Amino acid sequence: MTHDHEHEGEEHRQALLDKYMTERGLKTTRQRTLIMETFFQSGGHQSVEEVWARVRKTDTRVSVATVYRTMKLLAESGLAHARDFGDGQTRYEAALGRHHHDHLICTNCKKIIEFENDRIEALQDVVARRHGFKVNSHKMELYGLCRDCQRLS
Amino acid sequence: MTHDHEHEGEEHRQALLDKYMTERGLKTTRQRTLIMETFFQSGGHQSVEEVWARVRKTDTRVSVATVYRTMKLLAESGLAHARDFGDGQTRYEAALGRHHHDHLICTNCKKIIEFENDRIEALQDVVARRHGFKVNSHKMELYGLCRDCQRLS
DNA sequence: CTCAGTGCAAAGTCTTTGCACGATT
DNA sequence: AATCGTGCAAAGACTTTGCACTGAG
Repeated sequence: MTHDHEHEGEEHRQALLDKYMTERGLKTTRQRTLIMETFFQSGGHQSVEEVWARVRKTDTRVSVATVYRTMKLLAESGLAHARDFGDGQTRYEAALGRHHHDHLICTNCKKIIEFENDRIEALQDVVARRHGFKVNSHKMELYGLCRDCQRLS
Repeated sequence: MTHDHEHEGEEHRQALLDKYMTERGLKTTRQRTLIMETFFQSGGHQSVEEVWARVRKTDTRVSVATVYRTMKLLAESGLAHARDFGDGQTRYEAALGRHHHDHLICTNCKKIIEFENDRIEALQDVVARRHGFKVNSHKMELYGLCRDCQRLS
């Protein structure tokens, strides 16, 4: 159930990014390259602080501000999704070569499990249509205890 | 499509609240009473600032800090739900006498429409079970354009 | 009378921004 | 050379908290 296509989009990603940046006259800098590589290599749902921490292992001089700016850029370009799991910080997730999915979040150990369910997506469309809505995106999060944490409590 | 049972729980609410407060030695103050009444009379998804603004029409001396503290109390007692629609502030919604529901959010005019869908809820349970999760709560938000805003754009 | 609640301002988080300097195109 | 990007620190937005005073039980 892992996403085998997670890596196949690497050149595609680079191409899209190049296009996006050229189109708006953005520049490829040492910092941006490092931040993006770090982010895409790590996977998961990363906060800016987390990305920054990893980036600093390679280059201490990069500032948080730049990480904030670069992650926002990735989100705007569509290469990453910004998520808010209610813990007070924005988390980013790689976007390309992945199906849309939602999240199961363990309120105890903070583990995040991803899942896809086409039938739910279909029903969402039905609901939206019923209300005359044109849905662009959605989020669905189920909060509870994962298997391991149920056992312990 | 309005919720007729929205008002029937008023004494029930008071009873629950009294119980909750007595149990933990909390005191009934002028401010708390005013804040709660204001909140429950207004309905919708209110931010602390909004509640505060309304409260101040009656009593200018109430501080935001107290509204923050009181809304948190309401959420902890189960009389209100804290929601985060990604606009950077927590919004509160009356909880009692209402079915669980989810939200359609217009990204243009910020209108929020509530809906219920039992089939989606059922499918969520299936997904959770499949992953060994015991779900306590969930949220689902569909973002897009409402009928009116589609027409205008 | 005692302990919880309140107001106020200060402090905390996370995030954005203004500005002078530095780097890319 | 012309712009865009970066670092830094300051500023913002929202929320919490320490403290002395007030008030409910």
